[in-house]
Amino acid sequence: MVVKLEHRKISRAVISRLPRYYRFLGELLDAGVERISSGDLSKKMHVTASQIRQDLNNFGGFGQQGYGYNVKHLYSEIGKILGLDKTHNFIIIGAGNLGQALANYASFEKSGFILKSLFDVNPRLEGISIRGIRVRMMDELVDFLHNNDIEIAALTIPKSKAVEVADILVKNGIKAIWNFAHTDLTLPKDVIVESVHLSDSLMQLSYNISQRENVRKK
Amino acid sequence: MVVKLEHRKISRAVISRLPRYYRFLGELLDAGVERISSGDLSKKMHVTASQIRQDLNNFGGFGQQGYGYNVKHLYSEIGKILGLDKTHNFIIIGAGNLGQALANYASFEKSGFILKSLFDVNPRLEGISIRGIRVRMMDELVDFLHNNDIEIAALTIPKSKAVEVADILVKNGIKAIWNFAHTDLTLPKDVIVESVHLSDSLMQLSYNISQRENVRKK
DNA sequence: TAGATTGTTAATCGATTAACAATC
DNA sequence: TAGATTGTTAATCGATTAACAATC
Repeated sequence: MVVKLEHRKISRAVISRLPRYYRFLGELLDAGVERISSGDLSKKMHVTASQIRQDLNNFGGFGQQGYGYNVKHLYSEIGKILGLDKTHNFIIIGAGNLGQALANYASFEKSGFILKSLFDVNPRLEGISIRGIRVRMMDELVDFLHNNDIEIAALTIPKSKAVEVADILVKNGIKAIWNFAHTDLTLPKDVIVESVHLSDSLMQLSYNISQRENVRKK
Repeated sequence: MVVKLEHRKISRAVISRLPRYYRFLGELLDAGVERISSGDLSKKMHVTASQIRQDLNNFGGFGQQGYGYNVKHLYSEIGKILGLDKTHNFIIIGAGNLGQALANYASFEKSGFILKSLFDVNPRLEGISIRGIRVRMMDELVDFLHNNDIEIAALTIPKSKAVEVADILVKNGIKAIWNFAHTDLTLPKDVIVESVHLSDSLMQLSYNISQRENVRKK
C-alpha cells in the first residue's frame, strides 16, 4: 500500500482553475444535474477532459469509473480544498466606492467570508453602516484587530498609503491581504498577498484590441 | 538581412507580465532613474533577468549591450505594445458601487481610457454625474452606441443580466468587454473578453490560508 | 457482462532559466 | 580598449494532452 505524500506542492495553475470548476459545478447543482463526466464538463468549460481529470487527481480520486463525478460531492470537495467550509473574518481598509462595492457584495458571505468592519480616514464616513456593518476611523484599527479575530484585510486605498497600512496590518496579526492598490506589497513570506490589479487587467484588454487591429490591417 | 515575422504569437504569460514591467518602469521614471540593466530590474521585481530579456525580445531589442535599457524609452515602448498610446472610449454598464468605483478611477484616463457614459436600470440614478460623466438609463444604450464611437464596455452588473446585456452590446458594435460579472461570457471569437472574477481571487486567497494552516499542523 | 469513464503513466508541448557569443 | 550587459541559442523544467489499463 502506498500512502500519498501529504504535501505534494500543487501548482499555481491548478489552484487558479479550481474556483472556475467550483463555479460551473455550482451552476450544474442549481440546475439539478446529478452527475457529470470529465468529457461533458470539458465541453461546457472549453478545456480538455484530460486537464480536468489531471487537476482533480491532485487532490484525490473524486470520480468513479464508468460513472463520472457526482456533482454535489465534487462541488463540496472542491469547496473544502478552497477552504470555503470554514469561515474567515475580514475587514476592508478604505470605504470608498470600491470598498463599499466589496462590502455590498453579500455573496462572499455564502462562501464563508464574514465582513466585520470597514475603516477609512474620511470623517464623513464615521459611523455609517453598509449592510449593517460599521465604518470606523483608521485610528481605531489597531485596537479593533487586537479585540477581534480577523484573518483577512482587503486593501482598497490609494497606493501611496498601501505599503504603510499593510505594514501596520501585518504587525498587528493580519495574515492575508487582498490587495487592490496599484502596487506590489513586499511582506514577510508567511503573509499571503492576493492582488487584484485592475489597471493591469485593462491593459491586457487593450493589448488584445491592438493585436486584433494589427491582424486586420494585414 | 532577416526580416522578423510580424505576427509571431506572443504567449499569454508574456502579455500578463507587461503591465507589471510598465508599472515598475513608471516608478523608476518618476524616481528619475535614467537607465537600468535586466539584472537590477530583476532584483527589484523578483523575477529572473533572463525572463526580462526574453520577454522584451519578443517585441524587439530595446536594450544596448554594456548599457542596459533606457527607462524612458522602454516605458514608452511597452506602452505602445499595450496600446496605451491610443485612446479607447469606454462605457460602464451598471452604475452601482463597483461601476462608480471604476468611473472614479481617474488614472485610467492617463492610460488613454476615456469614459463616455454609465448605464443603469435604476431610475434613481438617472441624470446624475460621476466625474462629470452622465449616468443614462439602459433604454438609451443602443442609440448611444450608434451615435458614439465606443470600443469597450465594462460590465458591472449581476450575472443574471450579464449574458443578455453582453449580447446586446456585441450586436451593437462593442468589440471588447471588461467583465466583472461572476460568469463566463461565450461570445463570437472576434470579441475580446477580459474577466475580473473577484470571488475567484478571494477563493485563491482562501486556499492559500488553508494551505498554510495545514503546513503548520504538521 | 459490456460500455463507459476514471485514474494514471507516457508523450508532447511550451515556458523558464542558463549560458555565452556579440557588441556597445 | 576592457568591462558590462544585451540578444539569442541551448538546456531544463513544468504543464498540458494523449493514451490506455483498471474498474465501476
